[in-house]
Amino acid sequence: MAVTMNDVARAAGVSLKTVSNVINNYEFIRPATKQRVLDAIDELGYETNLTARSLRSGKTSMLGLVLADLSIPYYAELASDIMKAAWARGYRVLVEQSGNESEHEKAALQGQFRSLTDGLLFIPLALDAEQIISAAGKKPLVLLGEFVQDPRLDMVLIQNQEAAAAVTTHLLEGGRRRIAVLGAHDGDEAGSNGLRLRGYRAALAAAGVAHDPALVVPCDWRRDGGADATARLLDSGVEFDAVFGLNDALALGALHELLVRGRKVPEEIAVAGFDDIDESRFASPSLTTVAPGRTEIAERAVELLIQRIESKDAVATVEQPEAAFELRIRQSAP
Amino acid sequence: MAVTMNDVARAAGVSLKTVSNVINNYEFIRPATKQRVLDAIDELGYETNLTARSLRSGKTSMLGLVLADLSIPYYAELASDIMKAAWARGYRVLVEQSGNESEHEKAALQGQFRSLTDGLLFIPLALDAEQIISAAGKKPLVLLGEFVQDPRLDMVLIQNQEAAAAVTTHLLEGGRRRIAVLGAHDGDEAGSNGLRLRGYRAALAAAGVAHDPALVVPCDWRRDGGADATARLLDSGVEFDAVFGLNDALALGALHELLVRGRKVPEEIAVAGFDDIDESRFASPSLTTVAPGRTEIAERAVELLIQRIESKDAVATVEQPEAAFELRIRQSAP
DNA sequence: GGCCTGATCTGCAACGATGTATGCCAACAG
DNA sequence: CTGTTGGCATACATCGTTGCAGATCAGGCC
Repeated sequence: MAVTMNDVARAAGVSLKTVSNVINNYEFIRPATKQRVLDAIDELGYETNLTARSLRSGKTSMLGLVLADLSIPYYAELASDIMKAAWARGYRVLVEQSGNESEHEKAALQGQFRSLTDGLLFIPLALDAEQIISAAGKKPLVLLGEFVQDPRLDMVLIQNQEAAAAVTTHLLEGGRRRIAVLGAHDGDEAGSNGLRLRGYRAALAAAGVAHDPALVVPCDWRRDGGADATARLLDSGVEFDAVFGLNDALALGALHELLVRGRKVPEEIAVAGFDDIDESRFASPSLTTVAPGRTEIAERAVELLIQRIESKDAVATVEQPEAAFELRIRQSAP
Repeated sequence: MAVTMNDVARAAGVSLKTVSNVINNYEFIRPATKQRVLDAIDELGYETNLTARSLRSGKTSMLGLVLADLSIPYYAELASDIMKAAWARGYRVLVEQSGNESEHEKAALQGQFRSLTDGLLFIPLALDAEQIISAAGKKPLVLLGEFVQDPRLDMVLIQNQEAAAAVTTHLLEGGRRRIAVLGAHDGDEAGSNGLRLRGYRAALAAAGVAHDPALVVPCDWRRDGGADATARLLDSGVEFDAVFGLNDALALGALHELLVRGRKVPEEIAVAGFDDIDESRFASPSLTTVAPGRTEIAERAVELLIQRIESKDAVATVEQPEAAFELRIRQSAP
């Protein structure tokens, strides 16, 4: 059926191994021989069978990427960047959607899927560090998204706390004093939610503004979560003059709900988010948010994972690089 | 290093082939033997080496998906649906981003990448039918997105023309008479742009409204394309009371630009799109658009491709199923 | 008892590539 | 003229799995 090296070898009148050598750029091959082989490859339309190569070499040149769902813009954009970074380094990416369910996440960590990849990029949402460590195999693993934080695991960090503080400070400087937070429970300490909440509270404290737990509204990190939470907040009668969505989806949902209810943004209520997804630039009004350094995150994560894959020495100290953030001030909170 | 069938066989005291038989659910195995093998698998933590299986069986159980970029919401959402559909049928999806460049698209069709997949789902943007046919190998191929249409190729169609006509008719019924179209040249005949434009013109004709070429503005199918085109339109002084973006990104970009310029939507100018991406529901005002049946498209495409992969008979008549659309009337054009 | 049938299990070869070891030959030194 | 070196090519084993073709054995039947 398919053309194999053997066919090429026969056509070129050389041994199979010589064809292999040509393909792998082995140094000592007579130009004439090489040309003959290349011609034969061209003529027969030979293509390397990557499956066979993988079996022989033990490497697949594929990275696994486990995330909740590509329909979530931040993940889609991150996935896009990750794929570009991986591609540039000669790796492909096999995406697996966990749907934010621990069973799926566990399956992705352990499952057969893994034997197809040389290593895994994982954005955990449902599993905690213990579970990840016990479920993970021996293959390289780099975490993203920091719902999980643990000194034993390689991961790429973002400046959740500092960035959230920067957003909050910006809102405070705009004269806002009653800043609602969407997407956390008031007690949250860990994970992106906890860290961002902590940044928020730190900024309030620094400005000498009292923290009101009633302004912290837990909800799903999705557009409708943000919309619902905002609706509840409005209905509850709690006063607020700004909304900080712990991610852009929440902020955009909030923005939508506020406008539907006839509130003026930013005049009455300012809105800010976190993630700087593309959509936020084109919202109306455009959304003030934090760019967490998505491209840098993708680059670092891919680089770190590939380094782990390609380095021989099994024992390496854990690395946790941190990406730089940037505040993007737009219309929703000028 | 890794545990192989051989290790399991030794541990269970059976032949390697029996282990293989157990794993593949071969019928005639004594329950006791089966149990012993399963226990050994469990104990040793054996996992099938999918690479070896692929080499032996000639199947990878992976589908390739070639699209421009995951950061484009419609593609991300479609990819998500495709992955779910494929997953449900025991296939994984390997995504390749073409960046809308013909070289990349060609490479994806021909490249080594292909040897990793059993078949390809392809959303062509740069290549035409001729190029696709000549570049494609022998592996099953199903097209999506219909920038290309050709009776020789399997593809999943959407009702571009009918849906665009429905949108236009809706705008006309809302009393609009000067409907600008973003994302096409007035002469376009083929592709999504041409078909949608044709639907637009058909609806105008049916309502007895004259077509003004000045209202048709070509631009990139992206948010900033829509924003720029709208800006140009406004600056040119051409009168219009509605904007039909040939996809949602264009419409959202237009919406943004209109609001920035202080135009009231929908009072002064109505806006409608095409795709029904998630974002459109939460835009402010929410966007009237057409849902092209994304989930159905994904399901059909995956099903068709897998059918091609698994059917023995090479010669099958070309199939071009068509997904049903639905008009979603929201605030931007009530 | 010998033969047949069907359940159960086994061994060998093969998928297509690459690593290792080695062979061959020309050129060159002694 | 022989021995050595180094460029170039080859044969063979191997990666982990599955298809194919048996081998083995118990029970049923004449």
